[in-house]
Amino acid sequence: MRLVTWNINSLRLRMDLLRRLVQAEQPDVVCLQEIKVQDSEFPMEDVQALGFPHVLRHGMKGYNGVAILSKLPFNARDPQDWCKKADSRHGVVVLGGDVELHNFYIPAGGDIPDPEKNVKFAHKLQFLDEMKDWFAGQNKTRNAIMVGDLNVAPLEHDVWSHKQLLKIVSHTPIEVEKLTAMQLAGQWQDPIRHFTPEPTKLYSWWSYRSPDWQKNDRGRRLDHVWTTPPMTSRVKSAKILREMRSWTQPSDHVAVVVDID
DNA sequence: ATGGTGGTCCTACCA
Repeated sequence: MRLVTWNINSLRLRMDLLRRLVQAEQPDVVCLQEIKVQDSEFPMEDVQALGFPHVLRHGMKGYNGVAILSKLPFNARDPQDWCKKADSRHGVVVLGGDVELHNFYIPAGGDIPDPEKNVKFAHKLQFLDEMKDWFAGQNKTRNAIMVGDLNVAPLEHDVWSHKQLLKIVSHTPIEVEKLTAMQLAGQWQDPIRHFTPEPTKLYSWWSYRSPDWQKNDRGRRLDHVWTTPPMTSRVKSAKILREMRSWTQPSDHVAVVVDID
């Protein structure tokens, strides 16, 4: 099974890029974040014409929103209502009867890394705490996959400069600590880093604001694929599609692709 | 210390 995760930053604007990605990679399952479309406006016919008869979407007007597109049938589960906001940041399905697949869009958290001064940062920290509590209560021997834009680059070599980003939201110690606590609570493993260990730099996002992104390469790895132990050994390959950042009118994120037996 | 770009939807807000 080939699984792709991509923060598409508007599904309707980038339908052609999704088509290009699907033609190039032939995925069986595509998890999207920031689709920015409410369910009543979701381009269902276009998506199904790409070869995905099974579609889960949780959208809202203008912001956020996640979708799971699949060639395989699945059973949709009710997503959690994180932080008591119905803001379309989580979708979950069960594939093949026993593989739980979570698709997350964790809050970005604003610019100021202080929960007292910035409610968006407080929201992000609370979201991570609630995820930790939720996954701590889950069966660790289950087959599960978590993908998405987690909006945290946890490792030193997940950012272009560890030292220069310590006070930048997405790489501050408090976020890394909470993300890692959630990862441990759910026994989530990071197969992307099994295939490409540190100190090799790995990024999945480059800001729109750095014009010379290829030359300066000031990226961050915000997009992740995590697996529970029984799934990790089944992950056969992993790659990050850096070249997508050079496509015409790109998302600021590129896709992450894994092949799972 | 600052401003840089791009998304939605129509006025700012979010990334």
